Amino acid sequence: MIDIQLLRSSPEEVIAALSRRGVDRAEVEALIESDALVRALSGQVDLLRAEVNTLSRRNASARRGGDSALADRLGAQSREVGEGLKALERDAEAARTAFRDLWLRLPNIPADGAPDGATSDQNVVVRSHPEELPAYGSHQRVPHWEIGAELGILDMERGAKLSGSMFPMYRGMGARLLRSLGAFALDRHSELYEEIHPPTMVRTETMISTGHLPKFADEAYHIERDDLWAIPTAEVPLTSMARDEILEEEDLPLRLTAQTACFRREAGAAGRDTRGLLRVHEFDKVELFAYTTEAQAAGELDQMVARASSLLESLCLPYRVLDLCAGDLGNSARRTFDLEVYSPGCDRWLEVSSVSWCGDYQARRAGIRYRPSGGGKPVVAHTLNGSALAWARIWAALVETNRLEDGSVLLPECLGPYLGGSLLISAPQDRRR
RNA sequence: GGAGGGAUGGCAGAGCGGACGAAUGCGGGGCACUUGAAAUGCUCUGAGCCUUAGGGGCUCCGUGGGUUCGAAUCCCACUCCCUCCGCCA
Repeated sequence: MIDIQLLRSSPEEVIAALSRRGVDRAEVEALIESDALVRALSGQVDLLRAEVNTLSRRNASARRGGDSALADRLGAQSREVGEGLKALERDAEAARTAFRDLWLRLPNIPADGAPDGATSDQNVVVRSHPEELPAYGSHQRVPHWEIGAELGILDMERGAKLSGSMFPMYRGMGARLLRSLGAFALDRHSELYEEIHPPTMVRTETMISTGHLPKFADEAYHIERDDLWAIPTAEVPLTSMARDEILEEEDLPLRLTAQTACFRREAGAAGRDTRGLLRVHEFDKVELFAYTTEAQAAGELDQMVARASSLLESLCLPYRVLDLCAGDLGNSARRTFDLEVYSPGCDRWLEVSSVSWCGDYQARRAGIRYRPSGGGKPVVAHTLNGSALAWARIWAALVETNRLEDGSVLLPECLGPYLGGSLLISAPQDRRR
């Protein structure tokens, strides 16, 4: 949620800022109007309640003083005022609910630095590594789903049999590669970030905190019987770790990392980039997360991008960094950098990381504040999150990039300690099919 | 799943129909004493909303309902935590 004080004091600025991401002025004006109604009604409620409170206090002292006639009269009077109060309270409550719904749905304000633009075409490439793509041989121009089947390390058919299309199943060295990637990344982060293993099914409240609900309910899996949601990213449980808590400024930035399975319905994505691992319903991802002060946020954002980049460099994958334009930003983000890896087999840039600064938007929803070191009122914290990295697409890019002419795959050295000594995945000889 | 106990400020913990937004302790701030620190003493210290010149009003004692002139306190439902039993990786 955006700061309602800001909306009240500078409505035109908020309207202008949100129009950069395509929010209609009417949507903001509706919120302003709703806010005014809430305040008007709650003012009236306050007055009536004050009257009831006063009458009740006088009633009490009359009773203590033994004047029961006066007490009865005051009681009757108070009851009468109370009737009107009840009706008014219902109106006020309805207004509050309507207001909250509008407020929750209004997206975050883009950062000034975020480039202008309405769609992903206008995202800005800020950096490419290396600057030019290397030359690829024809043996590298084979899509990973073919390589996976050939080497027996990816079994999309079996995955579909168990759970439907877009649920991949990795096998043998394919499964081990996935496990290695997660361990490799967590080991790199754990000197600075506390490693967390959170639950992957969460309450509605938890999904609301990050902004995934109420607006994007169709994107998430929901277990009706227990009213739990399968997390689309570890950002969800990590954000809610400090929900309704007051942190100490000295403890900030508070950095967390977690690898979890991520579940996405990908509603409406049918047929688009859905082959192999390009877009799947379940994938593993290591997430970086931080609670910070406003002043710390920029540095933290840079650091997360640097960390994700550094992993890609260790994995020897060519990548580029995109500065998302205002119109392409996620609902909760003020600024986002996406990292894309080039994958020669399917000849595409694959989004493997998204690093976002959410300002105080999520923390306000979640009630996450910190007490300033110098004392004083608690301040709403800032949250940042970034993937480092999403493994399904990395798996695809690694297998395609590192395919040798004989069809085997030679993995980068950084994974050596995790792969049990062999960087080579060759065609199965005696493996059961 | 069954039985019982509990949920109160940053933390611990009292209160169990009206003088309670809430004792007390810890933690934190300020002041005094001190060369400084410690110890000690004094004092301040929950989160919000509305309104405001000062000030004032209102809400919040797990959540939601109810009873009452009046609810932290009584009733109902739910959630979570603890203990025991059952079941179970």
